[in-house]
Amino acid sequence: MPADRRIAHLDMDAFFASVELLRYPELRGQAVVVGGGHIHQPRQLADGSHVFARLREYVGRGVVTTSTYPARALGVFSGMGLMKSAKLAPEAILLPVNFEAYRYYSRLFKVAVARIAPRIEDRGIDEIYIDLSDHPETSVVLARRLRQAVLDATGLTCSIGISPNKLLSKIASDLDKPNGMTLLGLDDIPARIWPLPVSKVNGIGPRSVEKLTRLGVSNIGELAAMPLEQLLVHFGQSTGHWMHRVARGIDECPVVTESEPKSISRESTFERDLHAIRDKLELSEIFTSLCTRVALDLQRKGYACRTIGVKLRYADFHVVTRDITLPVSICDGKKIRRAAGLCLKRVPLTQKIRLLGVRAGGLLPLTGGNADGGTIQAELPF
DNA sequence: CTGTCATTAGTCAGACAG
DNA sequence: ATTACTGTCTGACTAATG
Repeated sequence: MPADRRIAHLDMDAFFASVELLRYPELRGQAVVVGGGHIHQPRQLADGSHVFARLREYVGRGVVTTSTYPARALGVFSGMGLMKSAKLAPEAILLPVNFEAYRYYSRLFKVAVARIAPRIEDRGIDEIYIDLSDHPETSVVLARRLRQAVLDATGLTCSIGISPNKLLSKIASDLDKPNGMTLLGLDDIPARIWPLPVSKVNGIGPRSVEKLTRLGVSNIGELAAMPLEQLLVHFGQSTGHWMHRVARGIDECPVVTESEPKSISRESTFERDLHAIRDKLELSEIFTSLCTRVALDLQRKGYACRTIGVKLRYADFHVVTRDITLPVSICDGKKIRRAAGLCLKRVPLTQKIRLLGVRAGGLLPLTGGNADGGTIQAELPF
């Protein structure tokens, strides 16, 4: 590994919503929200035009998965309940999530990047890190080439940050969005990084922000000014040392180009809260179906598991999990159902339930089997 | 024989991210 | 009638082992 690393972070702009705009170009410029549970596809009329659902018509428990920039301007962001967002933007268009299509465009943009720079770390469906250390071209040239390649392959824009490490590149890609690029060096840290809120650091979420705020820390510069001892007292050895380093822009984490999954899970929120006894049959069917789906996922990806766990979310949003590690690995639905049933016996059932989940951990690759890893060919999304 | 220490595995909750 | 789903990581605690 070279001493002077050059790492890019590439992030697709409003990815799910932008893919939907490829399919429905007439919605460009409008407030559009992607999300919800069981939403109907837009109805197509004889003249080829579409009838779209409006946010105000929505009834249910779904959340916003992504929104277009005009919708964000109205205060509608990812993770917000759809019932709540309907109050802010009743006339916004509501589209169902179409994961097939997103996976298709995800493959397209990653392949396009890989032809230019093959050392890629997958960070989910819409973003990647790229190790550019061994490339002779300047960062500006590389960033332009990458963005053009992604646009040519998908018709979609992305934003790129390039810096000596993943931490800074992730922050950088967000600084000029959408369709932007930001190059940062270590000497830019005081001027460009320290004024930013601590929440811009990947790994500092709402809870840590709240805790830091109470300690009088709101931006990254203030975090850098905190004595190490203070951070260790309030956040523990591991997190304390980590915060001390990230505030200085220090991050040696490598770009990881391959990794094995650690767990496979399925969960589902019910349309209404279910009672453990009164809705026993309904719950039992959902439970079995979750176990079956986990078993299918395991087979499809070529793994067996030794740990099975269940997850419940009660009506008051309180979550409990129980798991069990078996002496031997399993992979079929019947055995998963049996093990998950044992876990379920250990959870309190005094309250109504809104979510049930089943998880398989302790994964072991089934060598020699059809560890295909899923479909390689890109099927058409629409 | 008893107490202590280190290490590991297992379990559970919670934070975080995309 | 506000709050999805999938996955990773870490801290705290317990039990087992030597």
